[in-house]
Amino acid sequence: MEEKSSLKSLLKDEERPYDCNTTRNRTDEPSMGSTLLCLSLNNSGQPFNQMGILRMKLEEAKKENEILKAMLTQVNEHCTVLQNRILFEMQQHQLSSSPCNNNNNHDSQGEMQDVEKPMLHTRQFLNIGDCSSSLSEGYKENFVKKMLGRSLACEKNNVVEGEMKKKIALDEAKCREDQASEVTCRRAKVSIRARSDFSMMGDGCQWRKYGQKTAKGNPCPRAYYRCSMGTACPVRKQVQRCFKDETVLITTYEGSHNHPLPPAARGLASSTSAALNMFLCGSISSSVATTTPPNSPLFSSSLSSISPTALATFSHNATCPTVTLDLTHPNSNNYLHFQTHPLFPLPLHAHSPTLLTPDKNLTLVDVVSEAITKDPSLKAALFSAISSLSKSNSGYDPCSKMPAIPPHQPYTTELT
DNA sequence: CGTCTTTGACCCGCGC
DNA sequence: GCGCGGGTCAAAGACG
Repeated sequence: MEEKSSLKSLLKDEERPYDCNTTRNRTDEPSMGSTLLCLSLNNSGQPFNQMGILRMKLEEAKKENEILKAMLTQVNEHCTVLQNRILFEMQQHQLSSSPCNNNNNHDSQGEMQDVEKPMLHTRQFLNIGDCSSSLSEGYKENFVKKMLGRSLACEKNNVVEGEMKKKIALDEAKCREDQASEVTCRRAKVSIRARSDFSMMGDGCQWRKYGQKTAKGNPCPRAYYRCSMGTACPVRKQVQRCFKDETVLITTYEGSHNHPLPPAARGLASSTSAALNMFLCGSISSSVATTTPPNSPLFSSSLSSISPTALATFSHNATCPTVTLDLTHPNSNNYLHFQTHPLFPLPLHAHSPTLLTPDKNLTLVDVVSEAITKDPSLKAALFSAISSLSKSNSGYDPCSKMPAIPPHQPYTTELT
């Protein structure tokens, strides 16, 4: 009897917060566990046992876990957005002090203010960039405006991200469909040259090798990797040693991740995408691109005049625009050598290289991020290169024409 | 047994 | 149309 009464009192306490109806009201979407619980309550008419309580607690814990996950995601997004906001402001500051800052700039800046805060995924921009190089100016502007508007609306109405992505995907599909008659969409690439004794650099992502080929003119085989972090992630990378200097490892990234990246990969992704965005903003709508002979760089800028150590090359051939970041030049900041370091195990591989600078141990992610976002000479060089590119492109001025797109880099960080 | 790498075959775009 | 070269596929083997 005593046992029964104590159990009853226990259930009395437990019953209230975990009442079947309450649970249903809370979630609007009863889980399997709560459904089972309801059945056991209703059918037997008996107070549920401790198993039921535990089940409910488990359900609650799951829900709480989901909420926490969502919160973490949101915090990550905001953090990245803020980082990119800073980067964008710095870029704006440089633009305002550059010669290309003219009256036309007002339009884009005004437009920017209108759409100031929307969280636009870089992938969207990259995808815009991917196809926009072959799209008509009017359509691109409409598309970008539409995207910005939708982002804003989504934020205001708290529309779920999935829905947003669906709409974007539809728009992108339409974009491609409408322009299919013009030219095929190009895919932008980011190529990184760095010294390494190892066959692959640790960049925070997980890669699956799917092919290897010996390219003509280079006895060193080129390895093809596919991102294996997300299901059907379209990102690919090619890894090849430089023929002229076998200590130099050339890693080329292509495509956009369709999944969240680990923190270790975000820095690099953010930096490379920022560089590429800058490039695409300058090369977008370039009519020269389609007339440029393949493999002949439309633009190649040695930045050594600005900084003897930083080198960024922009090429825009018939197949795809490519940004090459050369980190092989001897310099206290940019000269890199790899070394296995047991204290810095990278997620990619047990023997993934760690970049060592004189001062501290850094991953490639850190170094590239620093190289682009923190090294003023490199950043200035990038802008100088873009300005030159834009000027050489039929007088196209990225400062005036391109809708000021902040290099927002939220959750779906991209490599290219 | 599942995952990853290797490697030859195949596909496709491009130049001639 | 043909050949070449780059990129991808997929079967087989290796590995933990």
